[in-house]
Amino acid sequence: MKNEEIAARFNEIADMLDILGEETFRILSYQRAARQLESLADDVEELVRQGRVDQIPGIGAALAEKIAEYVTTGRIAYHDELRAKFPPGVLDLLKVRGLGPKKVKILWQQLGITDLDGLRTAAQRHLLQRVKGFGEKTEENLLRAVELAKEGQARAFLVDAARVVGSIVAHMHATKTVERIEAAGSFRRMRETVGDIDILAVAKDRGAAGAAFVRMPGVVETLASGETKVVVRLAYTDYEGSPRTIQVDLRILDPASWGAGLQYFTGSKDHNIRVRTMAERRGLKMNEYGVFRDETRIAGDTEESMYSALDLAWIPPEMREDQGEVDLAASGRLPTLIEPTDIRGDFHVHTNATDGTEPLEAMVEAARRRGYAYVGISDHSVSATVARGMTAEQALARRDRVRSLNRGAKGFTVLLGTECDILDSGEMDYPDGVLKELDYVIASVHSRFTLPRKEQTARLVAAVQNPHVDLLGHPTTRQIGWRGPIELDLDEVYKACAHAGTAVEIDADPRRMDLSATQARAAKNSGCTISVDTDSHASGNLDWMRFGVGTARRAWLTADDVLNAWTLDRVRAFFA
DNA sequence: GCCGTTTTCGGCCCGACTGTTTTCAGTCG
Repeated sequence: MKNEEIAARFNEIADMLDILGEETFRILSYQRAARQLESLADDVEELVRQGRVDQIPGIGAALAEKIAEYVTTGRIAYHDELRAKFPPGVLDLLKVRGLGPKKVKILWQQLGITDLDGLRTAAQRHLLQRVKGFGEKTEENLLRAVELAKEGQARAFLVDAARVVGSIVAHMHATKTVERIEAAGSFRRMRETVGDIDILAVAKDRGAAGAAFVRMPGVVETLASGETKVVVRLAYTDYEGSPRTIQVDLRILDPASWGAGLQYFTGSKDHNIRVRTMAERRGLKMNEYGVFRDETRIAGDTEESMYSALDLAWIPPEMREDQGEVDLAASGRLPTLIEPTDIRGDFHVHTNATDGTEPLEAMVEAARRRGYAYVGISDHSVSATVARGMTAEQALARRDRVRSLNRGAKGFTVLLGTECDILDSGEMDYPDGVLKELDYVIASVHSRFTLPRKEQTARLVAAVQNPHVDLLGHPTTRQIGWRGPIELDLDEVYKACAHAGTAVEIDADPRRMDLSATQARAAKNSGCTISVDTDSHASGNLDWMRFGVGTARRAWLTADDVLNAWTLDRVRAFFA
């Protein structure tokens, strides 16, 4: 899909126009269009073919034309034109905290600074202070910020953000400085990665709460500290053990504005614009303090009151992306999203027979303790050599072990499956005679990631059409921050899956989250059943289910759309 | 740039905070 490529170009155009001092609203239009493209479930190329690009909210004639231009020629002339005016590296300066378009323009045109290294050198030599608007403090701050920008400011995995949020909430409660505290922002919307963490709190003594916040263990820098807003950078260790930092904003609210603040700071930006526009049409004013008719606050203490003041049903945070959810809320047609408690099992679980760390019995017991009705064991097949894949004989030899586990257990069932490699041309790594002896089969790509789009698509379509294959594992194989998705016509794959009765997976491994929410929504729209699995390699990984369900909710899935929310009988019928 | 059941022109969100000012611009979200 070219959606993201075009979005990246629109964002770059916006940055360049910003530095050139163009009109703000024109810049905002490019940024809004970019966000729309990023969260669009449809393939923009397809929309161009159908002549429907300008139906995307925020995209009018001019941007539609640029999108069509990119789809047909692979370039946007306007983008090239602007690029020619900028030395490479200038746009990187915008990524430095504290530098916006105005200051970047000054640095570039008055001091000839065109990249991060140049900025660092100039700051070290105290050249910046010679320019109006730059002082000693700014120079110091920029020196620190430039290092962060060079590191590339990776977004946090959702699972790590959850742990950080947990520790902040616990710390603030322990200091007894807050009466109420909750995380908002993209974390609450369950985005797969989180850029910063927004914490909202109610406190009688705001100063005390702010002081407790900046004294939190792990705070490496205080970026702002005011009456209602305190910002810090916090060190943490990610789930793979690497040290990282993340910005955390604390906002202190009045109880009367709690719901308004929660609504406002949960976002998304485009969702809020949509809702606020509705309010304006009704002669109401909506902001982070409430909904107001003239000077009178008519809503604000709860989020429900904010939506209901506009005759809207409360919208789950995961849906707030301006993808049509406001219209559904207005007409009372919001879907009943799947809940974590709807999940009855997990089909993607590894053991120490291949690359997991714990024996089959331990993984089964961990799943049972979670209250599941069933668990599927899916170790690697023989060709997955790095994962110490099992031979067909080894895979089948475990049937007795599983039978004896099932004999003793009431109300809990172990299914014996496989995560079977998809070989070069779409054939499976085990012979059909072996696959049919197993309860179910996940087909996954673990090799030949660089095949051309056409061949890769044909390979996956062939695999999902195999009558023994029940589930397509981590369909795009992307790993966030490491490896992009394979080249693939996903729509073709969804169609094949829907037709063959093969489910597609949301793999909740924090690095994978594959399918993504937008992809899973497209898969559902193509008629696919979705399975939300953890790809666990240790019993603790089973906790990732919560985040897979978050992505499923962002994809607007209901319990009926999700294979592992079904009863065992219905699952068995699907696998049969 | 986009958008329209008050408008095809004239709107489009704005408050908090910092740093450098000498009354406020720039950045951020």
